[in-house]
Amino acid sequence: MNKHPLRQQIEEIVKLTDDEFDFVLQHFRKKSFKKHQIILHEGDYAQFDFFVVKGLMRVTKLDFDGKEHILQFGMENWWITDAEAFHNKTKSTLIVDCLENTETLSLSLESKEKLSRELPKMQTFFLKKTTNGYIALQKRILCFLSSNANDRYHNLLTLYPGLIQRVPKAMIASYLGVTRETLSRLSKIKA
Amino acid sequence: MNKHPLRQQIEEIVKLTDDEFDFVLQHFRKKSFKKHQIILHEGDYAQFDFFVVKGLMRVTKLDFDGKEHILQFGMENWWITDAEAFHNKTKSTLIVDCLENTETLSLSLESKEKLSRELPKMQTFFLKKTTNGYIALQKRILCFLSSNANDRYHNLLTLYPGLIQRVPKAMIASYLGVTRETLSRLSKIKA
DNA sequence: CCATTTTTTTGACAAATGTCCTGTTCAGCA
DNA sequence: TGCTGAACAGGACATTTGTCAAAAAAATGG
Repeated sequence: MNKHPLRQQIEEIVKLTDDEFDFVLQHFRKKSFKKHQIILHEGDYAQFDFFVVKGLMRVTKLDFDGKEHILQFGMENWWITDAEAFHNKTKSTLIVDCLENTETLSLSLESKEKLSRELPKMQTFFLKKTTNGYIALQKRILCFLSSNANDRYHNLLTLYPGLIQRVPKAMIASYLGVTRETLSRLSKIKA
Repeated sequence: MNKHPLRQQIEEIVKLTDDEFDFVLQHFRKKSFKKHQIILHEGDYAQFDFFVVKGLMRVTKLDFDGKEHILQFGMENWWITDAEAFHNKTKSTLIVDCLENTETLSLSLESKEKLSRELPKMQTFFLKKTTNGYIALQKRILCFLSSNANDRYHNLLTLYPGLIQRVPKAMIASYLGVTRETLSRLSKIKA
């Protein structure tokens, strides 16, 4: 009997009874999307934080020049949204779309706050997840500070070995902050 | 009658009674450090998260080549520590030291968790602060993805206008991920 | 105030990366 | 089946940034 992936993630941090998890799950709504579908447009309000059950999404920033920069991928068990727009109820400056058909559980800010209030364990969970996310971003920044494109690429390979098979290299390049031409050259030059 | 800077920061997010703030403050310990003093060495456990009352600290990563990369500055009202080592009780991979004589309020992980448990408002505060920190790091990453050294520099100037007066430019360069020579050349080439 | 150290700037050159372009392969689709 | 566009590799050259060396400027300590 397999536990729900969301429950599994929560219980890595706080334990829940069956009733408690039912209560938690009531605050989510299932949403499915198709490949290429845009979930959040620039300028829209970010109504939901998405827990990815199956599939692959990404968060993109559109440049002044129209270039797109990938801030984040979201595979299974990742949370994905425009964090600033979602938490501050402001219009999104980012775009969220699907690279594959994707099933999610969506959580509104109101539901998140209600959950945090009525089941304090869940606030503990959100705090721990956010802290871990903060630490992960610090590491990514450190990577920008201390590594060249080649090292950043190989760091990414070991960090998310599954990603490269599911995502075009041009997007990997975008996530790494280099052009696809540069990434293409790295692949062969050096292991 | 001026409020305590820590209270002021907390009350931007959750309101506290005088008694509650007294209770909060009991969990902190005043610690003062001198310029150049190292607060957290690589390999040490990060016992505390520091709220900077007065002064200036920084968090540094030491390279394999011995080069240092500045991950974060911490001025007045900032929180500073090795987040990963602090929250996971692991040995620090970063160094925290003082660029000026600095007064802090230190909070241990045990105190932070006790406070979160006994005064849920404080957990709400910590969650909001961490979320804001996460958003700030996302923006810094976006800056690395989409901007060259010159734009990153001017972005930093507008973001923390006070910083440049208090910190040698070589350290600003380190924070931006460029050499001091490159930064020096930018300053004049372009506004 | 001077002496010393730290910080900043500058130049010449090397290395990394970006830009523009072409050609090839391959998957998806009419 | 053949067409089309996406993905990828590669060349030629421009631009940005790094490296090393040295001088100039500013800060610090006695």
